[in-house]
Amino acid sequence: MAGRGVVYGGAGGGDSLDPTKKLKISSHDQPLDSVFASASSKPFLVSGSRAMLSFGSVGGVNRSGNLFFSSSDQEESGDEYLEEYFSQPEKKRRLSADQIQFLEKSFEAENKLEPERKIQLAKELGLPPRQIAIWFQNRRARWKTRQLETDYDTLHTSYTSLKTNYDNLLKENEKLKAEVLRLKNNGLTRDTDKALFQEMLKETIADMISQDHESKVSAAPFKCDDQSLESGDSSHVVEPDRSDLSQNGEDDLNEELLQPDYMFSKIEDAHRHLPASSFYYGLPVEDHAFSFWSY
DNA sequence: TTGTGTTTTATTGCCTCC
DNA sequence: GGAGGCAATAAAACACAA
Repeated sequence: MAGRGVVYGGAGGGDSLDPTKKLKISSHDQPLDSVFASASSKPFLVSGSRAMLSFGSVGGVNRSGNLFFSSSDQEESGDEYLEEYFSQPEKKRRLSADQIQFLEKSFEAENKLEPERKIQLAKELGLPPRQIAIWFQNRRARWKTRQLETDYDTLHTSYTSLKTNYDNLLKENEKLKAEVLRLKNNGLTRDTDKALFQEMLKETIADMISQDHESKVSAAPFKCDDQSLESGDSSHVVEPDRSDLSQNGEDDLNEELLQPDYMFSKIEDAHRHLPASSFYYGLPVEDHAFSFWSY
């Protein structure tokens, strides 16, 4: 790391140089709490011979130009450790399981490393502060990668669910369209039922006309502006169009209303503008029996 | 034992902040 | 300008199948 003035050992040696190779981390496992509890009284310096670094120069300077260890650090480390430490070949060494657990616990508490905490961790673990910083940096990178994977899984699950719902809605829509078509086809047809329908309407209208004057007004066609049709606002629809009521009354009304073509055109219009629930066997069903005339 | 894939450790260069 | 963070990357350490 020449660019930063830090003396770390580069490549060197190989697998064959490490007699402790293939030592699994799981073999060191112990509860995190116990690791934390024991940390202050039992530094990790002597917890494992593998917990050392590949410094080209132990006691070199880190990025900031500080010494890796102060003299007090060395005193804490003990002669045995220092001897082993200085004799290490220049190669990467993995942290012990205890050290990793300790660091994990610390990372869990706070994934950013303030200088004071870095120094404290370095002392606790018997590692150079720089290595603590590197471990946290790599740990943050791993956390970010895993977070991305988690986010992807979450989004993918959500997408799958939404797509399933969408597909189901499409199918439902198709079914409803088919149902509407079927109901329309099962309704009255222009060719087959004209006469029957004409007769039925004659009777109905005749009944209404015979009631009273208001009945006649109600039975009359309603005017409807385009705006109310488009907006579906029925409040605009129900204005009686008295212009269709001629001076001599019922005869004119009957004449127009009872024309089959006129009736069927009105029913077809109603099919276009009213919801399917407004029909029964192809005929509009409403309290205001003749409101559909306005379409 | 060896080849290969994965994980961890460490480096480098660039960037931002103070 | 120094300190520290991050992305990209190299390389060692490790796991595991053949």
